[in-house]
Amino acid sequence: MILKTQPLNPPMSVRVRFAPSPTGFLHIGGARTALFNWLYARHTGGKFILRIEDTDAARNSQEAVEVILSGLRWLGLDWDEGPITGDATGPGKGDHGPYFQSQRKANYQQRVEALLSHGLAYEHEGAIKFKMTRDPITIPDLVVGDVVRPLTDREVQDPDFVIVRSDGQPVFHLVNVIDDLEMGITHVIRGEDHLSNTAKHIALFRAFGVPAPKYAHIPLILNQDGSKMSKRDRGASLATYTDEGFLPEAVNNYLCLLGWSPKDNIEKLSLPEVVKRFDLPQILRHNAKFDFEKLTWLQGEYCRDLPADRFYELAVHALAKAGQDTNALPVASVKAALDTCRGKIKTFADLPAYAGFYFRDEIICDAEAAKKSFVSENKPRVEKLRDAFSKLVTFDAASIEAELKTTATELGVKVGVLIHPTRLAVTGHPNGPSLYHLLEVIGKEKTLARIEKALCQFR
RNA sequence: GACCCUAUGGUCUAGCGGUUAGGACACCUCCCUUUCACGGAGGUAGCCCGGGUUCGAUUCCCGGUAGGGUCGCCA
Repeated sequence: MILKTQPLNPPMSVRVRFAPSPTGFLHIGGARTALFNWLYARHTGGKFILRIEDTDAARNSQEAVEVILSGLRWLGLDWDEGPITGDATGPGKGDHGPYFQSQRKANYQQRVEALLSHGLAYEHEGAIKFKMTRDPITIPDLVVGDVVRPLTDREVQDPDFVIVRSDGQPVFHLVNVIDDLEMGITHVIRGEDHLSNTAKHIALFRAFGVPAPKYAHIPLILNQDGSKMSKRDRGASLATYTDEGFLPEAVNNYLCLLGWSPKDNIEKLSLPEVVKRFDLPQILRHNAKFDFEKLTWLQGEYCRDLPADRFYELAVHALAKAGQDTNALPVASVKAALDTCRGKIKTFADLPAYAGFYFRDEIICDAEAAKKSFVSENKPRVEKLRDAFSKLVTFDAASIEAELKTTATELGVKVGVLIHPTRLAVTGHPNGPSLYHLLEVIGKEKTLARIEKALCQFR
């Protein structure tokens, strides 16, 4: 019989961090890095820590930090330790703070003194350089495997690197390592662009006499053409998605599918579902190109599933943002109008164009469609439909449908012959919500007025 | 220039020596239908190249090529 044995030491509890530099925007790749860190923390029951790398005082601001905080909050990636506001001197949560590098100067100074006094660093023309090993360093990586990183030809010329600038400012490699060390970070999950630099970090950890954390370098997100996504590229900023009416669940879901796979042919899965399945070793090693089309598809999926109240809320917000006032109409009418759009639009940014005809009286008909629908032979047909509608006592979808079909039969034409010009007259567009239902919402009076007005445009 | 990582349809991916190479997005066709969207049924399209190893390579090894990354007193 095999005895079940307890491990000698309980597994140490996972502490991961997302350490962005406040540049004024949250890169979509950064968002995914944050997401993967968060997923790993939640999967393992560990802690997710947010640390702000604001060492470059010149280009950092409280606003820039807020962009990151609000971006993470929008995605629903809550952190267990870190800042509460963008104020570097403000309150934070967690007992490993401060969580702004700008507030950790003393820590760095102390560590540099230690390095200096042990002869592991030295002053050089006012700056302080770290004595880097000349030997290749093996980076054990949970995603990539063991990576042996020898010095490059340029590094061989001068292997030591600056850790404190001549103006007294410590540089990234130093502070990053010190913070990870002092914050007890167990796993560093970050973009693959840091892989080569990791040798420096490991050397620093050795100098401080502590084991380095485990590393997991995740592949990068590239543009469609394979180039690196930089600030200017479409979709590079998380703001693109918040501004264009995307749902955080869609963005999260899509981001999960870049470099990670649930492996059983499902594409759509919730974050809690991913938390259950997520792990580091199964992360892919190759970069992924960002596919806006697939994100949009997922967005459509989530949008269709939205509960009514959330749909109304987001819809009204999107309309207001586009300058369309929904307050002029009774709440019930607004809801009725929006109900005809549910399941039809993919992003809320589409809504103002799709449903705008409900909220303004000026209808400008699509010229292309008018050429097809507003033709002379249709004029008497639409006139007959107008007359039939005007006699309707109950102007609801069922009655409208019945009346339109009756009229079509009397005219000996297919319903589409009446539907297309009517839709165009009332909405201005060749497509949109169900005609019968949208007419009910618009109401008899406005419907007739719009048809009347369109009749003048027939030729 | 040196070093590191990577390589399955246009895109995201499953696959871990023997498969008709599976799924999703996109695209095309048809069906449903008041348009669009949804849904349903089909379809086009893939293992970067060359050597090995093996009875047998998409899968393992080496080389090449291509893409990405790093070598800063940026982060």
